[in-house]
Amino acid sequence: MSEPRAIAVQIGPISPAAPGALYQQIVTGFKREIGEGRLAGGIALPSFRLLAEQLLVSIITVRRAYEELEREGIIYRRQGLGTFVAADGRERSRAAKRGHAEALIRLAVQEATEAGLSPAQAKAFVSRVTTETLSEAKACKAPTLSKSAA
Amino acid sequence: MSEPRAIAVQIGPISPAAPGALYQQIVTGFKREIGEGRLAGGIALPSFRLLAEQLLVSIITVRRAYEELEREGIIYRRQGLGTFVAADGRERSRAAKRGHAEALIRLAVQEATEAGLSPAQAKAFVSRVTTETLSEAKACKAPTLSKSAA
DNA sequence: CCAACTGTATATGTTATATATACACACCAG
DNA sequence: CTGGTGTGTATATATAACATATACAGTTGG
Repeated sequence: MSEPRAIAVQIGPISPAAPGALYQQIVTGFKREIGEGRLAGGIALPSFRLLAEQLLVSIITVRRAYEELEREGIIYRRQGLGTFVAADGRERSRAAKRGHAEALIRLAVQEATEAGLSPAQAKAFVSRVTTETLSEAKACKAPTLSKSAA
Repeated sequence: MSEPRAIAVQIGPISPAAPGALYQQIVTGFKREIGEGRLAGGIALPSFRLLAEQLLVSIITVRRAYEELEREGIIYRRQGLGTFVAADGRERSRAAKRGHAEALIRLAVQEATEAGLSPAQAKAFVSRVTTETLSEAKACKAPTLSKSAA
């Protein structure tokens, strides 16, 4: 008997037009799924071929993404067996997201300062955009109450 | 008589190791200098060859950067004459910085949310990092009181 | 053992970046 | 007006990251 195997469609959408490399989009998607607990430790990720087929990318691109996730300790690979979420994958994924978020904020503050905003103005600007983004995100999840296919 | 010509050394440091393409680093540097008013409208930017020599990059890389800045309406080029800061270069530069900052914040908030933070926690996290960054930036400018060469 | 899955490795094409070199335009000294 | 020296401009070339196809190697279960 083996671990349950995750479905892949939740990772998308992956697109060459989207910002960032294809493999990076896959990495980001899995960090989200693992970080939010939808892929628990021990769960097997989709195989290279399956995910490649579903996302319309090559096997090597999937491999590249999995390599990156393994380098960060979020998943591990076993030849002939498959690829699995690490026991502490969720924590590591969340830590990576937090670190990334912090770096982005620091950049944003620097940009705001260089845009001519005073420290107080910069703080207000960041606060306003943050609140806006949070309320928009909430709005996107609320209307999902209509009946959908099982 | 011609417009004064700006010096280049303030743009750096430019490095292949730094994040982003070389030409992009140059773009960012000029947006900062123009946005903060140190390069006013009408001022001539350094020539391709001079800047290339000072930054240890090729002429084409400088050209690439200037093309990008012209596309955003921050500077304009005149063959045989030189490259100049646009009349509204400062405003456009600041607007670009603000837009960039806003995009970064939205990304950061999304990452923070996917890291498992609640909206309230995300807001607190953003606020804390913002304050930290601002105080660090202030600390870097204060100690510049020692005597320096004229 | 063999078939059918897994992940792995090598060679190749495409694109973005960075470069060197040669060219065209504008000003100014003579 | 003519040439020199400074501008920006254009073409062809090297390098690195990204993405791909194809062939290889390990694991499992009939």
